[in-house]
Amino acid sequence: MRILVIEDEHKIARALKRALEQESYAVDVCYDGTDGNAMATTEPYDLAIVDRMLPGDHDGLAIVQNMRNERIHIPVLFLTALGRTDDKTVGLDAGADDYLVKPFAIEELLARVRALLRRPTKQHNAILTVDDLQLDTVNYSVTRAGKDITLTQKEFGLLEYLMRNKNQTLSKDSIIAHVWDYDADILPNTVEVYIKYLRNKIDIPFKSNLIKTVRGFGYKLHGTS
Amino acid sequence: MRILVIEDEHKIARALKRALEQESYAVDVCYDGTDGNAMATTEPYDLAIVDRMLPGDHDGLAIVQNMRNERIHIPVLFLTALGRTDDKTVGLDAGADDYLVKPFAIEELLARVRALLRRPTKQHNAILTVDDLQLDTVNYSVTRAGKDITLTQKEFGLLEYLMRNKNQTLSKDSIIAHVWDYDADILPNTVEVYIKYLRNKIDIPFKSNLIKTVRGFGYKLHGTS
DNA sequence: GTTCTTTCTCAGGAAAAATTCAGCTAAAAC
DNA sequence: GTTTTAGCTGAATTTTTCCTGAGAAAGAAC
Repeated sequence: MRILVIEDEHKIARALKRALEQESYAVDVCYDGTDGNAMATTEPYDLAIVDRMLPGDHDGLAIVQNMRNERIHIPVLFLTALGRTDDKTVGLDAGADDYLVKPFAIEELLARVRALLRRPTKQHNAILTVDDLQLDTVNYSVTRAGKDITLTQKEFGLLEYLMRNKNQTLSKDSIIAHVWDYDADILPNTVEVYIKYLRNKIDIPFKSNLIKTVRGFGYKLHGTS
Repeated sequence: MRILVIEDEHKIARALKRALEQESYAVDVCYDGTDGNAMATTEPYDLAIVDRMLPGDHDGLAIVQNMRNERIHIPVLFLTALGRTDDKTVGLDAGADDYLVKPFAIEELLARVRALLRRPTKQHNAILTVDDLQLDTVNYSVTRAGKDITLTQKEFGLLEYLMRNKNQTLSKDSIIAHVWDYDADILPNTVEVYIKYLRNKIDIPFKSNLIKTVRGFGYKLHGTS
């Protein structure tokens, strides 16, 4: 899958590229609207992630309109700075397929990208499973041993990240980078606290610990299969 | 791969140059912002390591901003003295790709450099192997003869350094320089103690010694292949 | 407006890791 | 064979990491 990222904030662009490549997409990045417009209309991409506000003579809206005029109907995900709500309808009317407000968590963007790419092709697995623990990324529901578990948004995001990387030790830094907004200034201790919350809900009532502490390195969700 | 180092502390600059060259990068060093700015914007580098605070009329931030203005999009790694946390976001917002707080261990810097350079090219080996001993630098896990071994952070760092330089005799001084922070004030005896810890975990249970003492010179991890 | 929930920080303590110390062992030098 | 010196090791000390209860801040629900 080839993805085009048009984003003038280099830091975000780079973070997106890294995250998407880790999910084994092929990613091209460009930093202004003119280049972006050229690439979007000449190269065969499967999806585009486009900043709404761009320097140069083509802003995000114009790029999407151009693409649609050229009969390029790949999914487009708009990024936009926090702000006016009517932006959203304008963007979607112009032909974008989804909309994400900065700042956002990388995991949420990845989820939306998967959702957009899922449509014509086979269902990307929406349900994550580790032992008797299940997490449904579409319904946002979690069960263990058949019992429903209610999580808050952050707890859910953290668990999703752990489950997508089961049996891997994840440092607090990488947890922060994936679960929180890209510009959040979060203390490592906050991760510890959320791990505790998760343990209270998914481990302690079931008297078996999936979440392991790897002292000095981070945490690991350990499944036995 | 060509790397530019802009750092006014000569001691650090020299240590970086030596370490990077040992990893077979081509390294240029300059010691102030004005030179640095000129070199960064005229010579074709693959990566820049830039001190945040520099004498002269260009500090680290200004250099990165200049580079981005000139459409030079190579990865930039910022170095900064321990201090204000909001420095981090400022630096990253300015266009830096990574951030390292002094003092740091050379090995950590090398790891981050590899990560930054990994993006378009081949994946740098994530798993190091010496005989039946394996170390996974992504998962932070170690096994010997298929058995899991739990190491502390320092033990892990030491073993990684030994494995990256297998069959080479490494002096205690160079071990200290690579595994500890560059200005750490560590006794040679501390290295001896950690070698003992490692031996207790990776040699003694397996009744075969990979770690050899080279009396008068240092230690060597000896693999038979 | 009040209450409840969620997010995040803080401070204290327990446990583990990092480092040093001092006595010991064994190889090398004389 | 003795002396010297580098390296080994058990234990003490210092530092760091992690866990936890409590609570502030902000927002959603009533």
